[in-house]
Amino acid sequence: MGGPTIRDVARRARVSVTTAARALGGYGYVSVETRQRVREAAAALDYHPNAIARSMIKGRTHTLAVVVSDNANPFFAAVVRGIEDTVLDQQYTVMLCNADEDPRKEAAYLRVIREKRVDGLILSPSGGPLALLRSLLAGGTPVVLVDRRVRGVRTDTVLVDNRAGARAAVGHLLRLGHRRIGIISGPRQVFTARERLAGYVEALRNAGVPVDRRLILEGNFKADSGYALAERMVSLPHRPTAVFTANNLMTLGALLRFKELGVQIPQEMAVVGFDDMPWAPILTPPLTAVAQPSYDLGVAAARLLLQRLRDPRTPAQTVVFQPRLVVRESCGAGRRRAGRR
Amino acid sequence: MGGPTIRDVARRARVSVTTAARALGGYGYVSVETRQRVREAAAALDYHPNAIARSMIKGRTHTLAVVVSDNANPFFAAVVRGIEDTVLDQQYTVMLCNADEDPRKEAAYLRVIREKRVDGLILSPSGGPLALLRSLLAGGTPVVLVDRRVRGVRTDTVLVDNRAGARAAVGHLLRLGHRRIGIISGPRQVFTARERLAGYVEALRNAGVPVDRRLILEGNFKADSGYALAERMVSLPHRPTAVFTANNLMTLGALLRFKELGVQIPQEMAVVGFDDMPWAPILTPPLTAVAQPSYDLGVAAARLLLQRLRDPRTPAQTVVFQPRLVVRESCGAGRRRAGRR
DNA sequence: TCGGATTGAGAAAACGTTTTCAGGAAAGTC
DNA sequence: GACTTTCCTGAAAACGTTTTCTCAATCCGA
Repeated sequence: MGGPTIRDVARRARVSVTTAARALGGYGYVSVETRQRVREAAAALDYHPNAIARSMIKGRTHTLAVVVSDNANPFFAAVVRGIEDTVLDQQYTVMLCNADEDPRKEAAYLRVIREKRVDGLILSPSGGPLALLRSLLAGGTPVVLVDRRVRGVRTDTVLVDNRAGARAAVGHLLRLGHRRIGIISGPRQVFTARERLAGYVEALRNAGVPVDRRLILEGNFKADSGYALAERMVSLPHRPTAVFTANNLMTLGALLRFKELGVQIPQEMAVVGFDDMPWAPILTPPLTAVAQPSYDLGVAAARLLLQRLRDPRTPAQTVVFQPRLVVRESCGAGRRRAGRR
Repeated sequence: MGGPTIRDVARRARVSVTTAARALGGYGYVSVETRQRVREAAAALDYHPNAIARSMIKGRTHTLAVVVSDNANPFFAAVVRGIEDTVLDQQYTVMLCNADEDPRKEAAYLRVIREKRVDGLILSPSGGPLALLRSLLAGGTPVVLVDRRVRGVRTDTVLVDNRAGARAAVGHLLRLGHRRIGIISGPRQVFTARERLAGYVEALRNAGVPVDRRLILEGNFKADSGYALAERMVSLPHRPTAVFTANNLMTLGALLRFKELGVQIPQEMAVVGFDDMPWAPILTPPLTAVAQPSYDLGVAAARLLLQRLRDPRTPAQTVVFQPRLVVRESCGAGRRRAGRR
């Protein structure tokens, strides 16, 4: 079982374990010939140091945990990718956890994250109880929140200005003359869903348009609910002329249902989505959407974490990215160039 | 620093470390009151066992590594998700590695995977040198290959029948009467790219259509090359009437460029892509594509790995999934229902 | 009452590193 | 030539668990 240990290497090089460790670790004094001999022994045995044992004594695992709701959602996939890329330079490894917006799953993950003595955590919180998160922080594990905020815990946080994004989207519809504007919103317990809904309401209020609660449909941030609610939206008694879909997957579902039902976009229904996607420009008509810098969110979160790992006493920071409305033609706006890509 | 250890718990419960370990671990004989006392002490101290130390003596880390080229590619995102879901039941945790088709990056990852004494590995090999992979296997680490095969190593492997998929795609075009069919192919060193190209060639040969090398354009499996090569394709002296794009991202790029150039699909150019995507049915016209069971690939790979972890002597298996051609309208085939979803 | 299970608990070893302590040899300084 | 510094090496402790090994007390049947 278990490959060669440094003891085997030492024996083969006719040297003490200490010396072997020094030769391979490249610290302390070791004569040139000894180092050479040890290296050869290690190579001959195909020796690879045991990082577990090293972690044991060093107290660091060089592992970071990333907890998101679903890495198959392109948004989080990009965030994760940004984190991984950034963290790789510093030789950290990423443990990926999908919590599926389920507080129990999240809690289970936080527990093993703590037990495995991960060096740091990047978390997109589901909105469940905070006891474990607090305990983790109290235990000294650095935590960075990404995409979602949590009240009452002091941590680095990286956000997108979801309200501003939603305001821009709905404002765009208002400027084009729409007055009955529906929203396919996300689940109430999710921070970004609440914020986007708030932005939607703000935009209407600012324009003096009354908010009609019947036009607010709550989905689950997945394609199936976008699909179902799109149908609900068009079969409403006093059907809206425009809809704001609050995340990428629900936009997808809604567009599919609209197409199946033969709803003309933008003539019968204008559509603006939150989160721009690579396929948005190839639709007919091309989709107007709020673009978020998802990859950069990950990069920023990773940077904050790395900084805190270097110096644990840096005060908590919050970084807010501004989203950008990418106007295409799905709301009836005049034709434009496809925009930079 | 470092939270409470089992020694602290033992002290507080006025009991030996051994007994504390037994009480918390739930093995051996411990009286009911003692167990109770130890549990209370652990709770009071917010004690969480150190998995590193446990790994040290048990020789298992309960961590699996997943190496793919890019988890931001929806295909791999789904594979990874399938793996994670499957493996979670057995309390395994996933270490995610993006190798970017770069053998050096892959090698670096394999090294730390070995040093961290990961219990098993699911790898989508980049096609680089195999020394490290062999060494890992020789060291007793179970490995499952996913999506891509490697010659000369005995491992469990989970594949899609890429040739059959490509033959189906190109066969479809041929049946519709196309004779000049181009391919935007993937990088030669990648297994799936070679297989899909082979399937393309086979389909043409089977139909007695000569293979014109000028219609074979090699991309990099990313959107930018699809974009660039789409333009090359339409500006060819004797322009093809149809194109087979060999992966999801290149399809995306190509479709964008075709749209910008005003190339009518399918009238001026029929398009069939490899890898069906959720946005395929909402395009105009809806995209015909070869669907791969990406999530199930991950599930199957994870199952094979778990099985081997349970019993290391099970003979190596290869699981091959059949892809499925989803006919929509981008090749000019008659209109159909949007298909089940 | 004796002897073997059964139950409960602790001391010490083990896992594979790194770090601390310590000591000897060579080289430089006064 | 005595003393310090520099260079090289090794023994042992430490990290926090789990796993033997022991040992004592209680229980049970003969």
